[in-house]
Amino acid sequence: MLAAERREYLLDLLTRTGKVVAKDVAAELGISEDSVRRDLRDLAAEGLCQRVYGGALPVSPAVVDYDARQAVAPDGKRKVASAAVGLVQPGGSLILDGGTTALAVARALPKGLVCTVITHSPTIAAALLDHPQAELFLLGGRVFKHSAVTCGAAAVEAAQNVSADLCLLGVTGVHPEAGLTTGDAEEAAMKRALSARAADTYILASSEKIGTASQFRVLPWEKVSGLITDADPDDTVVEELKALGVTVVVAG
Amino acid sequence: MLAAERREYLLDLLTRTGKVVAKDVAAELGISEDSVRRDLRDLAAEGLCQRVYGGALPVSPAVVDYDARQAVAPDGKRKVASAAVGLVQPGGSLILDGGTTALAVARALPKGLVCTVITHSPTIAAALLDHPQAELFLLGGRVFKHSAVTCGAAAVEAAQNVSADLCLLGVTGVHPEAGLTTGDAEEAAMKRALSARAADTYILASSEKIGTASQFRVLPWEKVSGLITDADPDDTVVEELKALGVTVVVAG
DNA sequence: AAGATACATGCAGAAACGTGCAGCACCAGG
DNA sequence: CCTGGTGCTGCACGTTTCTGCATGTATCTT
Repeated sequence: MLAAERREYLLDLLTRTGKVVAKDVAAELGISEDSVRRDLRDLAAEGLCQRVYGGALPVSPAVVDYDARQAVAPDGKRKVASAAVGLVQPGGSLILDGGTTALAVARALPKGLVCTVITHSPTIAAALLDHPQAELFLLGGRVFKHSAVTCGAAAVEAAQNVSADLCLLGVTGVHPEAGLTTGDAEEAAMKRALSARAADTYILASSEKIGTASQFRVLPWEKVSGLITDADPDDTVVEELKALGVTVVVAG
Repeated sequence: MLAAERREYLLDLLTRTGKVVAKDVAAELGISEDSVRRDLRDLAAEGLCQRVYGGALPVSPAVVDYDARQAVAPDGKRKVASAAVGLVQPGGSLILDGGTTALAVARALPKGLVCTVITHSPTIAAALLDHPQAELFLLGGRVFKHSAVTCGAAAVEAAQNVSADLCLLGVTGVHPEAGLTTGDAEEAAMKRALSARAADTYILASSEKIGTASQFRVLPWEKVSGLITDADPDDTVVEELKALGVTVVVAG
């Protein structure tokens, strides 16, 4: 690995996860902590990061340019997103839903990760254009503007021709009894179609979704492999879900 | 191996893998590291790569393609775009190509215009999300990152299921003899497929494209209804085109 | 307050670098 | 056919840069 490449990696990690821990990076890249510290020191000297004890943080959010700020997802979604990214295997394939949480996942996906991403969201596709290693497949169909995804017969049909290891779905409601729900019937059907094409389906749900329900059922709990959330693991509703046998991936 | 050939190889490696390690390339090609370093130094001097200790990296990590072109000749493209919008009938249907000129068309489309837009570009689709009156249909397929559109068998097949009154195509070269050309064979095929599904096909070509030719032919002049350009109507090349019977729509 | 952890600094070996030089192929003109 | 010029390549040399380790210091945690 080139020195300059390493610095790129650090900056990327910084924007994706919001922090860098020197020790972890050293272990991950198989280099000494001294090198990581030296890099961080240099980056800090150029004003590209803020050095702190144990690693580094992004320069204060007020300094980054407008577009970048536009892009920062709420903290909860970012946590969920980075936990979700951990489920993606190098070389694997991923069906990625639309919506803001899924968009956070797309942004959190390491640029160097070799994988195939299948999506029905033009927004997600646009966000992944600068991921050179990600093969990208777009499911066509009538665009449902409210949530910026393709829906309807053509989209469902297109979905029948793909399959993947993993499907990450966003929903608007996560409830022990009502199951996983969303606000539109077409959208719910599309999510079901996507889920059916993957070996495993995980639900992306930032904490504010937990315990709420919307009008249309997407999937019953039996059909999902797990729930990824930043909610407190000791939360009453989360405990209920666990009691139902739902695998809960805690995003911290 | 020729020197120029070697440089091609380096640039290719750079876009494919995102980096070049001098030592590795030297070993792989059986030449000295000095030669590799010399090549990299030259390429860096031309702004084609960024020299770093141990090898080289792309100028600005992989994003150069689309974003950079975004800024080229915005004025000409805007003129072409607004002339193109004039061809769209209320209640009509439009097949819109990808690329920056087409993006300008999408942006220039009146928000209140009732119409159906069919596109194979996630970027265009994203830009039209805030047009409440525009019905939007996205053609799915493998996403070709360089130009941010879907291409290949699936995309062509999807195109077979739609039809429209008008097709607006962007190209990279407009030449009296070479015809309409673009830099990628897949893309050219996709453009042909789109054009075949519309009653009329117009070409979007800002002035800097006029008189140039790229590697792959999209369409011969007989298949297009007209050319929309901001180039001077008295320009030699434009006169030649008119002499060939091409309808030229002057934007400006 | 004490142990653990992270840090800066100096140092030495390794790797990469630039430069000058010589060998070689190729070409043009005599 | 020869000769001088030109451009590319690999090698040798001295220099610069990087990296990991050791040391002593600063900072955090309990």
